[in-house]
Amino acid sequence: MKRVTIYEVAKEANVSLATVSRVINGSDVVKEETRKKVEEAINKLGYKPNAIAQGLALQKSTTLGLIVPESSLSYASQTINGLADVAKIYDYNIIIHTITEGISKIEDVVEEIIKSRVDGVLIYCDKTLDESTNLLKQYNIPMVVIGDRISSDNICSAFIDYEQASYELIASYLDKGIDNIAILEDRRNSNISQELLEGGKKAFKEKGKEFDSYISIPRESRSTYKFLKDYLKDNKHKLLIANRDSQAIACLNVAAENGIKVPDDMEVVCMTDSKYTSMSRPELSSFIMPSYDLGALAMRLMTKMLSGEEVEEKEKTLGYVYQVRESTLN
Amino acid sequence: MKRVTIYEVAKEANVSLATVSRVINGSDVVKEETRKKVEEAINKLGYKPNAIAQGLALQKSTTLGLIVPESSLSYASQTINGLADVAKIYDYNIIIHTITEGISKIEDVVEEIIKSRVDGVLIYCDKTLDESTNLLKQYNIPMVVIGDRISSDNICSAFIDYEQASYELIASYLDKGIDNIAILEDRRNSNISQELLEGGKKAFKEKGKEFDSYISIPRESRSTYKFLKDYLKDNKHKLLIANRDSQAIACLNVAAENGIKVPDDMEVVCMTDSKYTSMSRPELSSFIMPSYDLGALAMRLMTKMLSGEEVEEKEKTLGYVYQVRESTLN
DNA sequence: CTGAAAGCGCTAACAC
DNA sequence: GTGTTAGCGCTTTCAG
Repeated sequence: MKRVTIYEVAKEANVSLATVSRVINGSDVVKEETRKKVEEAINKLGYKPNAIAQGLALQKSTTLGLIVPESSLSYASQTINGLADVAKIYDYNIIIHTITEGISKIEDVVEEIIKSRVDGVLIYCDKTLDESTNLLKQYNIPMVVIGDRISSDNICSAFIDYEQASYELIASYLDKGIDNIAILEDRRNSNISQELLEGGKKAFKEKGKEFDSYISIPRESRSTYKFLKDYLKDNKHKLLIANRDSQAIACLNVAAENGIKVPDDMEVVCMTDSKYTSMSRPELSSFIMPSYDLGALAMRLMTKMLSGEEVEEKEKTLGYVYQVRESTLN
Repeated sequence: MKRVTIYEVAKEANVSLATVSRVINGSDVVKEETRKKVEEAINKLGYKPNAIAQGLALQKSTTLGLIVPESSLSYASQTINGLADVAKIYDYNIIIHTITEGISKIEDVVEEIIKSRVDGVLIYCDKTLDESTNLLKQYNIPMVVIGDRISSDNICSAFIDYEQASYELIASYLDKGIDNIAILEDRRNSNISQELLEGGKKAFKEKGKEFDSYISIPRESRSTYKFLKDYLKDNKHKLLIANRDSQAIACLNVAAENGIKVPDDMEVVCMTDSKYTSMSRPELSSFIMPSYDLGALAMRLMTKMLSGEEVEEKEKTLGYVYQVRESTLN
């Protein structure tokens, strides 16, 4: 179907296209009467402005790019919801680019992003973060990084303070005299793993101790479950900290199979809550992370950058809530 | 940073912009020597064609709209990965529109879609499907519906045959003489629920029986778990079929708490496999559904429609694999 | 094989 | 207040 253009509206309303443009864009210099006429024409013809043409004329697309590593997409869904809802409020569209090992290289994605002339880029953090920001930097395009603490000239970031969560959790156990604490690596979220480790180190250091129980999962290991099955035979911990729900559940399963009682013999904490953490038995104590808010905040940062507002705080931290359930003692 | 335009490339290469355009678009009429010159200029200046301007000139955006109900986003992640990977191959961008109750109405989303002049729309099916397709229909824009069996002039669809899966499963139990079978409603995926029901009805009918154990979860019920906690006190089934992993896990949990042995007293099947189904204890027998392929197929259908290829089969069905685990008998 | 020029639909000075 | 006009960056006839 031939889409109707601003010319046809102008003709229908018997005005110039400039006037139609004015009413579309809510310019207040238009006489009320004229505005009415134009609006009627718009409705009658079902005219919808062509965003592409607007984009060309205005040199901006009101479109944002979003880069998400394919493997993170399922974890990111709440965050994307937050992004999308806020984007809608500010009338931005989101072009989603997944980056898949073997299929879509980061260079190609950046190339597409540049071609599409998006006004800004949101990057869901993962190990390719540095590469994306470096490639994008040369184009001087506003960026918001989600999930890592980073900022520069036109880069802001929004993230959840996993390090602090880890620190608080571990410090509280050290206070109780428990120091046989281990953190399980999450290969899928290496930056979060790193933060957890830092938090642990800090807590131990404050007690004059050194943290040395970061459990690296070997590359060849097929799953956390399989790895733990061996690991927990030879290694005992009073508290085991996992990032993802599935890893925490694996801990529970292996414990049950090895006759390790949770929480009596070993406590388990999941750092990133999900609906599954309260469906396990025992239910997993976990940190409720504000994923939706993370997205909303990130998008808000972006709209601020784009509107030229001064962003006072370029690295925004979000808090969390620790939810005690059954996998920990008292 | 001022982006470089085709003019600058033309000047640099000492040719007209028409020639530059030709080499960008791989026209084969350009002399090899000229092409070289232009390509050098392109590289030297770091020129990237402006997709917006191209869109205007060509009257197509090489961009597709994707509508996903916010609540489905997490289930849809694999499917979106499939969509995205194939889209990348065919050089299409995807603008994602979530539709959130209370925030983004379907009318507004459709309005945005029209304004953005996407070349086609993919719709992840849910209860708002009819509304979206009806609104979109008047613009004569190619659509692909994901997750429902539907087609018309410029609508194709790709879906997984849940009805058949349900039918086969239930028929096999009836063959074994087990007919105390119930299907648990999934309010989040009402169309799938409906298909499961149809499959059940069909299987029963073939045995001259009538299926009457569709468990509707009352609107006021906060969670499947809470609902089942009461329900399973008064109702016994030999086979309980749930769609989502979380519902199936809820069945397992309630059963354990009520002293119902799974699979001996009651078998449980999860229709949509996920990584969590094999993490439950007992592990859940479930149908492995090709979510990624669903997305890939849907996108392939879209590219076919857009390239004007004749789409012989407008409603594409995908198969599944039944994975027996511990929650069912032999 | 290449260049000139019109046009895609809209915005934004600049006139009137 | 409203109209005229020159772009925005690119593609595509149509000449040559």
